[in-house]
Amino acid sequence: MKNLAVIEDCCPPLFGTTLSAEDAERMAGAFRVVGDATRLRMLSMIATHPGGEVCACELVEPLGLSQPTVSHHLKVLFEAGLLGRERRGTWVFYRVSPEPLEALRSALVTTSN
Amino acid sequence: MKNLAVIEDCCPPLFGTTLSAEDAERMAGAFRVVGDATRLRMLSMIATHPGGEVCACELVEPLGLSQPTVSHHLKVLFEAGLLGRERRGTWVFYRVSPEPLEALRSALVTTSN
DNA sequence: ACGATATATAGATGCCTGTCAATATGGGTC
DNA sequence: GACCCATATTGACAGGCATCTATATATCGT
Repeated sequence: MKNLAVIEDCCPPLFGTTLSAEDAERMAGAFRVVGDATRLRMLSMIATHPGGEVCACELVEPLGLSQPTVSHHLKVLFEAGLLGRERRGTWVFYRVSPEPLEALRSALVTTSN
Repeated sequence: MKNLAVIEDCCPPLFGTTLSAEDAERMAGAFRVVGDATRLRMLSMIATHPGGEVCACELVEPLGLSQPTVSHHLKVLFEAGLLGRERRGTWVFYRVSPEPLEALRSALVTTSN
């Protein structure tokens, strides 16, 4: 993805002051990461999985997509900071990092204070 | 935009249960609406404007885009429910609707309860 | 070292969407 | 009605991205 934002340091509140073009682009990039149904399903599947982590191989079949496509989306999520990654033997396990999601939430706060 | 979600009734919490493909697509559509820098700048400009509303004509020049492009984005935001619209004479005034943004925020809640 | 399995990368393809110029529509004034 | 202005729509085009197949890389057993 182009202009992939590392979400952690992306997101001043939308309504604090008028967003600069650069801030807007960074923030938009962050929302684009969660603007894909497959990636949302992945996040949901990983977060609700017992133990909070999932092997990449366990995602391919339930998603009904090819292994490279799944790998691609995992990479996007990982590089955005939304997923943590740990290799154990041949397998790679992913888990959700809550902080960047909270950063996204705070960017959408509408109350003016 | 394809699969434009009306944000209000789009967004079950990501981490409640595993998202269905349909819910995921609806939710992704909602996030795609705010996954564009121009639209984010528009929201920000409208929300921070004195009086909380802005005439469409006031957006064209500061955004540096053509009038049809601005009109297009206003339509996307309006149809998603993020903007309210009121015609006064020749002019159309837009203001931000906070509720759908709150709905988006709640979809990203990570705490499990 | 070799084979088997899991994961990642490369390259190609098709759809989606942001943008514009041109035009249409709507509302006000004379 | 005729004209003017703001806004919306249409049609075209280009770039981005999700997806696939094919291939490469990594790790573990034997």
